[in-house]
Amino acid sequence: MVKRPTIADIAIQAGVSTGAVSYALNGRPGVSPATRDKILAIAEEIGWRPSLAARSLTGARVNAVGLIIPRPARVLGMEPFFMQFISGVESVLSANRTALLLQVVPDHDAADEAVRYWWAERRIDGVLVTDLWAQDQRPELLTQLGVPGVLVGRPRDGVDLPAVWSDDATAVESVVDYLVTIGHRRIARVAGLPSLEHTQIRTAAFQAAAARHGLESAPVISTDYTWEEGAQATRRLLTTADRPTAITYDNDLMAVAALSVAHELGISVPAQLSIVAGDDSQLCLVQHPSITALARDIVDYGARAAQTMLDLVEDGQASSQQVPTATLIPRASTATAP
Amino acid sequence: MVKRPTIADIAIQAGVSTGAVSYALNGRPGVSPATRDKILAIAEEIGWRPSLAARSLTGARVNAVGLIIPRPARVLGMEPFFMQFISGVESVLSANRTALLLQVVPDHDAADEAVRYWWAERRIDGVLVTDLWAQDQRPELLTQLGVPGVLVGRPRDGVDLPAVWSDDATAVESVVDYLVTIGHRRIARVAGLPSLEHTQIRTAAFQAAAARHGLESAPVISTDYTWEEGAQATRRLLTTADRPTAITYDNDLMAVAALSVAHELGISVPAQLSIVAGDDSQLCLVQHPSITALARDIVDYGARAAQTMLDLVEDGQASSQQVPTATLIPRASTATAP
DNA sequence: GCAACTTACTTAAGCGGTTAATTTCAGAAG
DNA sequence: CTTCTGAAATTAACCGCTTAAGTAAGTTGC
Repeated sequence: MVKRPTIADIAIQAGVSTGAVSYALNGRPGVSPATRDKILAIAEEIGWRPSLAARSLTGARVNAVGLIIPRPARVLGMEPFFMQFISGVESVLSANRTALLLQVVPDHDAADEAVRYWWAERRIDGVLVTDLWAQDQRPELLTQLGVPGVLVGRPRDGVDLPAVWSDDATAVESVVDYLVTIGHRRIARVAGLPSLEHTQIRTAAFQAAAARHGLESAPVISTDYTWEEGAQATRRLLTTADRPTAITYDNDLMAVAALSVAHELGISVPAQLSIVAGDDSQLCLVQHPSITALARDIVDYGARAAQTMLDLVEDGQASSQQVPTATLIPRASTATAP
Repeated sequence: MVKRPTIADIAIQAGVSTGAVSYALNGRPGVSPATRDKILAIAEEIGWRPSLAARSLTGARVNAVGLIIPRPARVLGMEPFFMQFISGVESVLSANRTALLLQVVPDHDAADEAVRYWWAERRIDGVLVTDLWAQDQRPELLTQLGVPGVLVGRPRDGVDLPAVWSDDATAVESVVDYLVTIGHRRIARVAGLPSLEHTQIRTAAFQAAAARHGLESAPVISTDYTWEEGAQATRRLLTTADRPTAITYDNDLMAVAALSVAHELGISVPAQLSIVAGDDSQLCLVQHPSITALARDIVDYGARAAQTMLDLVEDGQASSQQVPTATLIPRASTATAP
């Protein structure tokens, strides 16, 4: 085991006190240029790196942010969203020498607990809060504990945490408008986890748009985002008397599953049924027919959230921002209503 | 900002010294049962949690392990592998109150640099090394720095790091054997990144199996795992004079892309072309036809790697282990050769 | 020529724990 | 009634770094 160098080692070699070394390494006044250069040179030479522990003990930042993902392990695997989001977060964090602490937890309570621990142990400077659900206590918890947090989702009334969000309502509306324009009057929505805030926002927007257009029917079925539930919901919708002529899904995987179910039931897409995916990925492109989808730049979304987090930690405040609204990319899975 | 409690606060309330508190909280001898209970009760009551920084300053573990993923951000999004692997890793780590530090880096040098930094800053107790490539210096680097590391891949000669690996060679052989059994004599392989060690192992196994069976042709094309390159490779293979009657892919996404290309070229699957995916996921199931795939439990793979890491950190040593070999799940995309 | 600054350092306390060494004290042994 | 023992607790140094306060020079101004 190699003993790692400390500022004391540098001090001895440079023939100065550790205090002087500290000043020099931190670019603070109090040392002559000559001494500073000498100290920096020695530090470089012996490969000195600051001890995070020692620094944070004196109250400094720990240069780490937490990301807690409250979803069961198996579900996560097929969600392109998170991996892309994380990639985006990482691109900003690593450029700022900040680590990402990841925790995948099965439920809400575990998520709260994780925040508490990390903060109490001073492991993180702040947390990114994703997958906000309706009665989510995390914003209040963070405020109460004094943990800097960035909400990935709509800003909350009553809590002073910056949010980075996308206007899902408008996006959903644009899908309904599009489908209505090409003649659909019976449109269904297969939603994601009903407890999630953005699911509720989308469902509300969907129903409002449906009402505005005076649609014949606009059923909504909730799922857990998996292929199985997506397929099951589709089967239910397609075996009703007045089956919908168009169905929108809250992610891409379920839309792909829908293609499969339609095929199985002998319903041709897009001639008899139009399908729209709520997230875009290579998955949608690869299908036959390729799937019309709501596309947004998720990597960028993650990057913005991370940047907001850094600003918040740096300045003690940061402003909320909205990322560009998802745009509909029409492909082969949608056509005029039969 | 709430000031967090320290052992000094507990000491005052309990009317003892901080030393006694430390002994009590760590379950070490030197305090009477009565005092110990009192201290524990107070600690619980005021919500005390140890300061990671203070502890690690005295040389203790930091209860964190690093995972560095050397892949470009965009490629990661569609790789179900990593998210599942991470889920598995997390399931073990979080049960042991250990954090996962994640870093996604674009290239090999950045990966080395990340390890150096994390270790120098004492941010981690060890690292999980995935995506080993041929001339990978990381095993040597870890040994040299004295960083506990677990190789996710074949054990390396000359370095004393435990490895958790799957027998890809046998898995690939089983695919070739299967295809030969159902009559195929021209089998192609669309490989992943050629620099990765497991890609090379698989390619070697593929070629060895092809030779053993005396196949007419067994071309190999390398890709970067993306849909685009998978499609392109497929197109090249299918437009040659003696086009293969079966193609195996190094992941699932490319196999799905292949389905698309075959369709486009008017080649029917499985009648004229059999397709096998090298990883299994819901993707394969959802296709038409569903895709024959090599399946393995990736979540479990991650869990084992994490457990090995914990053992290594705990005991200073851990033994290498092999995870169950992937098994072929025949589905509708493979059939007897035309 | 001397007070008043600057500059370039050093000193030492403190962050929140751990732990070797020391002290205190009740009870057992002689 | 000593002496010894061991349990229970305290003390204080230490981990690596930061930083307020102190000091010893050199510089400036009048």
